Amino acid sequence: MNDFKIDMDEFLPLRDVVFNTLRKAILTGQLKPGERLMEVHLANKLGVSRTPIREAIRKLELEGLVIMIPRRGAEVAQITEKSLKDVLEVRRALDVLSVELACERITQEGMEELEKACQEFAGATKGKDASVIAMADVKLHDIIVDATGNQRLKQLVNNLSEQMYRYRFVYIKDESQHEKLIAEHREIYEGILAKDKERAATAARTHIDNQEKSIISQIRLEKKR
Amino acid sequence: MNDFKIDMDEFLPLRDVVFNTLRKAILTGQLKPGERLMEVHLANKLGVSRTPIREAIRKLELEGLVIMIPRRGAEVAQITEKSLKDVLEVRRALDVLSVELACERITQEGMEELEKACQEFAGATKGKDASVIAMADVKLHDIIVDATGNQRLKQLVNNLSEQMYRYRFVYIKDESQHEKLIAEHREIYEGILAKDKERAATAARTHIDNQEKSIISQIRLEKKR
DNA sequence: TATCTGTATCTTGTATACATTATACATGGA
DNA sequence: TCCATGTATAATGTATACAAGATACAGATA
Repeated sequence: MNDFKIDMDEFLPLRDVVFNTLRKAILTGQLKPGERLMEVHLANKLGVSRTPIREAIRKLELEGLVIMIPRRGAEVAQITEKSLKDVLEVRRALDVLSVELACERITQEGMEELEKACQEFAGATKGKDASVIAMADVKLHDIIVDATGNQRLKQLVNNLSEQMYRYRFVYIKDESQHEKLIAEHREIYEGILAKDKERAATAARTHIDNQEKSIISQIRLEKKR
Repeated sequence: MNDFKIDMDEFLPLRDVVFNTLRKAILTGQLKPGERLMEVHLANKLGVSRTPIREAIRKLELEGLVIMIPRRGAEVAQITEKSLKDVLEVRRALDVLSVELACERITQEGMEELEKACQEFAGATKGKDASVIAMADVKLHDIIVDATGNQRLKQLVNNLSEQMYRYRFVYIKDESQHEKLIAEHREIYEGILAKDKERAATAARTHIDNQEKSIISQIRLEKKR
C-alpha cells in the first residue's frame, strides 16, 4: 500500500527516540528496578548529549517508570506486588469499560477484524515464538479499545498494559494456559458480538484475574531468589 | 504542629516550579487553548533559562495539557466536546471504582473525615467564595480515593479531574445547583457508610453525569460566542 | 576504636551557545 | 493579480559550559 513506510524513528526528535529506547529497556528488564540512570553515561552510550536524555527522563518520571531523587538523579522504579495490584485494579475497570463501550459502538468491520484477531491469536499459539503470540494478543486488545472511539481510554489502557510487559512473556510462554487464553478471548468476542455487556464484562474481568494470578505468582518466585 | 511548613516551592528544582506554574496557568485559563508556548518568551517572563522551561513542557505534553508540533514548539491543547466526553467517560468508571473500593476498605477515621468533609462542603456553599467551595469539593473526593489505598488510581483520577478545572468554577458558582451537589455528596457518603457498593456507585455515576451536562452546556455556550 | 570533619570527585541543575528548520514577507515572473 | 521562489528572521533542537550540591573516603580528634 505505502512503499515509503520507513522507520519513522529517523524523523523523531532525539528526546523521543531516547524516551522510547529507555522505556523499552525498562519494560523489557534490560534496565533493572533500582538501577540508576546517569545522564552522562546514557548520553555516551546512546551517542547524544545530556539534553535529550534529561527530557526523556522527565517523561518517564511522569509515567511512573522512573523515580527522581533530588540532586541525585533518576532510577528505575521498583515494581512491588502492591503497585502491580494497584495497576491491575485500575486496568480491570478500564478493560471492562472498554468491552462495554465496544458492545455499543463497534462497527461491522470492527467485528470482522476482531474475529480475525481471535483466529490469529489461536494460530499464533500453535507456534513457539512468544513474541508473535504477544503481538497477536496486543492486536486483539487494540481492536477492542479502538472500537470504543475513546482516545483517552486507549492511551491509558496502553500505558497500564505496558507496565507489565516484563511479566507478560511468562504466562504467554506457558503452553498449558493457551487453551484457556483462547477461550477467554472467544468469550469476550462472543459477548461483544451478542452486544451483551454483562457477558463481555465478566469475560474481561476473568481475563484480567487470570493474568493477575499468573503475574503475582511469578513475582513471588522472583522474590525468593 | 510544624512551624517550619514554609513554601516548599523554594526547594523544588526550577523545572518543577515552572511545571506547576504553567499547569496552573493552563488549568485556570490564563493560558488559553491554542496559545503557543514559546521558550524564550516564557524563560524571560519567569526569569529562568530555557532548560527548565523545556523540561516542564515535556511533562505537560505527556499529561495532555499541551501538544507538540515538531520544529514549531508547544501549544496549549484544545479542549473539544469530544475530548471532554472521553475524559468523563473514563473518569466515571474510575470514580465508580473508587467508591466501590472505598466501601470495602475505608477505615473508621476515614469515614469520620468523610462526614466532616460533607459538612464542610455544605458549609462552604453558604459562602460566596467559589474557590473555597472548590477546595472543599476536592478534599471530599480526595478522602474517597485515599480510602482505596490505590496510589495509581489516585494519580489517574486527579489527573483526569484537573483537565476540567477550567469549567469547574461554573457549576460551582451556580447556586441553584448547590442543594443538588450537597445531596449527591450525601448519597455517596451514605452508600459508603452502608458499604452498599451498588448505591455508592449509582450515586457516583449520577454525580459525574450532572457535571458532564453542566460542563457540556457551558462549552456549547462558549462555542457560540 | 568510633566519630566527626574536610576535601576530592562525581552528578545533577541551570544557563548559554550553536545548528537546523519553519515561517513570513518581499520580490520577480507569468 | 496571482503564484513561485528566495531570503531574513525567529523559533526549536542539540550540545556544551559552568555552578552547586551529594557522596565517599581519608585523616584528625576524642
